[in-house]
Amino acid sequence: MGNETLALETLRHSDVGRGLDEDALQRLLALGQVYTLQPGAEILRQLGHADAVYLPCDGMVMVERNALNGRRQVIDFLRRGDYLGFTATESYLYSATTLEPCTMLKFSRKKFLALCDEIPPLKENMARINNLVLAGLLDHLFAIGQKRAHERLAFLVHQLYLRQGRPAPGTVIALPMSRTDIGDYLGLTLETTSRAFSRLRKEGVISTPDHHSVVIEDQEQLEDLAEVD
Amino acid sequence: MGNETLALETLRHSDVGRGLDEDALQRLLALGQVYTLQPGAEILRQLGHADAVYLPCDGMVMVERNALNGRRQVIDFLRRGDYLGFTATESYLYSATTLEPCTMLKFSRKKFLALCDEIPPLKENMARINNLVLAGLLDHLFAIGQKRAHERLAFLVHQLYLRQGRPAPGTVIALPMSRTDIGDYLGLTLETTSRAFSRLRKEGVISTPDHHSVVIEDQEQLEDLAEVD
DNA sequence: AAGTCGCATTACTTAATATCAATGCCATCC
DNA sequence: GGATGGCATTGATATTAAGTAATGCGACTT
Repeated sequence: MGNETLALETLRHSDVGRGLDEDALQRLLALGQVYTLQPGAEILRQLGHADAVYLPCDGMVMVERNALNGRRQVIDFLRRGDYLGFTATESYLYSATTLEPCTMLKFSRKKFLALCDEIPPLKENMARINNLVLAGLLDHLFAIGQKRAHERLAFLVHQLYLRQGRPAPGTVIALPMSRTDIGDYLGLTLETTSRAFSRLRKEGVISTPDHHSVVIEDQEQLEDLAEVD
Repeated sequence: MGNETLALETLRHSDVGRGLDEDALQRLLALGQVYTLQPGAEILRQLGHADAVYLPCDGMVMVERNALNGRRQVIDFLRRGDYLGFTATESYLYSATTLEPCTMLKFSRKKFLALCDEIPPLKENMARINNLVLAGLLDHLFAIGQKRAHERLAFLVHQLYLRQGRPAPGTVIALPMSRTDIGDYLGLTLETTSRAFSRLRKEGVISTPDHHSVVIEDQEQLEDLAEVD
């Protein structure tokens, strides 16, 4: 699939493009720029000037927040259909890097916002997406604030499962990030994260064909542990 | 000050009413309903039908998320100028109760959204506020995920300080919530929370004239501990 | 094929937080 | 003014997670 086609299909099936007619989708696509990044590339930087917004079309993007003293909170792992960089302020609230080769659809923030004004359904979509992001953050906050290590990991695996569109049992879920990244997402050290993996494996909740894959072996148990209500 | 006047002043100085002309403010006020609630009253309930939005005009509101197993994450403590209940979905994402006698300005969600369409600056304000909420949640997530107990408490005290409009040194900051509430906000038990208070007191960062008040004694140290960048 | 490098896992030890149990401190009620 | 009840604080102990270090394991190198 060519990059342009990939981008169009991404738009079509993402929350951003939901319910837009073909004309609107084409105008959106024409406004954007498609390009591919190598693993570990920086997409945008916390506090940097927020002049662009992005839609990942392929590959996984890691969003994080860094403090001066070196502590880091990973905020999210983004895939196709997610979005990145929308902000009402003039600077980004977080940094984002690629975990794999990634194809991105990039828009000038100014032009994108202008198009939002021209296409009301697009503006509606953006408002709804903002709310979805907020809901996701509340889940994350609950997990970090109230759950134990192995439950937090179950939460992440369940999130990735949902983001992958609730694939059939036995489907391999990709984990392109490192154990340290997962730990920083869950508020744990990499060792505790690794022990949490071992525990979930031992209890038959998941299996890990390799370090960068996970398979859900017991959906019910996973959801009990991940319980988000 | 009468309730109507209080509500108008709240609108005028809040992010919701920012930059609106007098006519728009009056239309907004006319749409709303002002009333007072007793301490411990439920304003809205998680999963309940989201048919209203609220602006606290006086008193403190606690926002929380509850899980089936009894675990609870307190999400925020709201004051005058904050807002409550905005959601793109049909149900509330959290519950909210009063911690003190509270005066609330309540709007029908439907009518409020309709007015947003009529008054573009109001719609802009709502989009910006959504982003502020998101930024606040990221700070909270960082604090819970990466900070130690006494640093988390410093974070909360600093948040309350900011919300109170950065009052002069020595100003008493009200803590109408219980230690359990604070613990559930910070992802700590009430005992650990109490020990965090003791530690910050011993280190001269804060003093607590009584259980429901705190005074910042060393602003610099507090900000170092609360560091949000 | 052995060697190296970069994680991940595991074992062991230490530190932080949770849990359990008093004790203290007010405010309210007899 | 003493008793009661509801938090908050503090102390003692248990549990969990962090920190440190060793080992494992696979990918890539030479």
